[in-house]
Amino acid sequence: MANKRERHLAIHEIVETRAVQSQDELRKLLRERGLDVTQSTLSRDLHELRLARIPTGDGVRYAFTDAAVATMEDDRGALDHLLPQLFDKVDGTGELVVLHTVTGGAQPVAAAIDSEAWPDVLGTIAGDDTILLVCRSVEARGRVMRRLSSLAGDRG
Amino acid sequence: MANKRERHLAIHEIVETRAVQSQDELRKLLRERGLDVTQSTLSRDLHELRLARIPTGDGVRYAFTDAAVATMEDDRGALDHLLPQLFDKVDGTGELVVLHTVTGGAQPVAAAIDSEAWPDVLGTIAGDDTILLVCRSVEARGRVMRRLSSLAGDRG
DNA sequence: GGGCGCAATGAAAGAATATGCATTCAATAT
DNA sequence: ATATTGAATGCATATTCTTTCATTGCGCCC
Repeated sequence: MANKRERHLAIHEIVETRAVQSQDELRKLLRERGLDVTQSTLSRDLHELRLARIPTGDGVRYAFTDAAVATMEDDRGALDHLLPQLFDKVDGTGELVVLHTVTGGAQPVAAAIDSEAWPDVLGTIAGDDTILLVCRSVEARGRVMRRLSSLAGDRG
Repeated sequence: MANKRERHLAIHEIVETRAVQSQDELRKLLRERGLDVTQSTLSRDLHELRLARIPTGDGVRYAFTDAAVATMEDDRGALDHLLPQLFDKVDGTGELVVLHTVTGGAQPVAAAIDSEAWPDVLGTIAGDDTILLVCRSVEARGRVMRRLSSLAGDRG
């Protein structure tokens, strides 16, 4: 009843190094290491470890999914909270807006803008402290810049 | 036998907006949209779309996974394989195309486009789910967008 | 038109996974 | 020391998913 932790570690390791296709296969691999449990237990283990059976070009395999899960469950920060904190300055030309943020701020801000899906914005691409926004038109760019400035607290 | 593509699109959309917990549940949701197929078909669809049933804190749900995207990359960077799976929508202005993909899809798709070296495309910049393509001219942009739409299966 | 080949699909059989219930063990309370 | 509680687990079974096999609709070629 005791070595659950050890087993979880082993599962972690096994799944990272080979394409495990079923719980029974995993069971055999664990047995080679002296860890002998039933499939039921593995089903529970895999759930606890958030390992998923994902389809591949040929067959399936178990793998980690943290990123995907976390992303979907996260509440994105609202732009009007993020911008005032992270905003540095904004500028633009043609249909393009270049928005500067503090270091590390570009990704969350861009994500927030994306999630609001402004009709004037075709898309955003964010680096570390800079976001490029592609607008639908030059006029749209004007609107977007004004809106960003206003959300940020009228500075840039 | 015809609306497989439409169904795939719908599945994509449904799975991205709600926590689908089983193929039967998905089946019901699809039926509400007038798409009536058996669970067998959905099993195949989900595999083709590389959607996985991933465990969460409470229960399970179907979703895209980074790992699934990674797996697809192994299947060779062929654009005509990647795009139908990862494509979300495409838009453009001036000489710029903004291509949206599912989360995590931008990098592989951009790499595939790069590797095909289209003469109309000066270059690409990819974030996580958005790609900016800089085209040689406005006309070139039209051609590029049409080509992308067609490769993706005529949707966006 | 008729025969072929092939993708898409459903129904049912077959796998794989999840789970309800009982048991065991260890820690803790009485 | 004994009872109590709760986590970990196995067993049997329920649930869910995958696959096989047969069928159907379509396009192609002669």
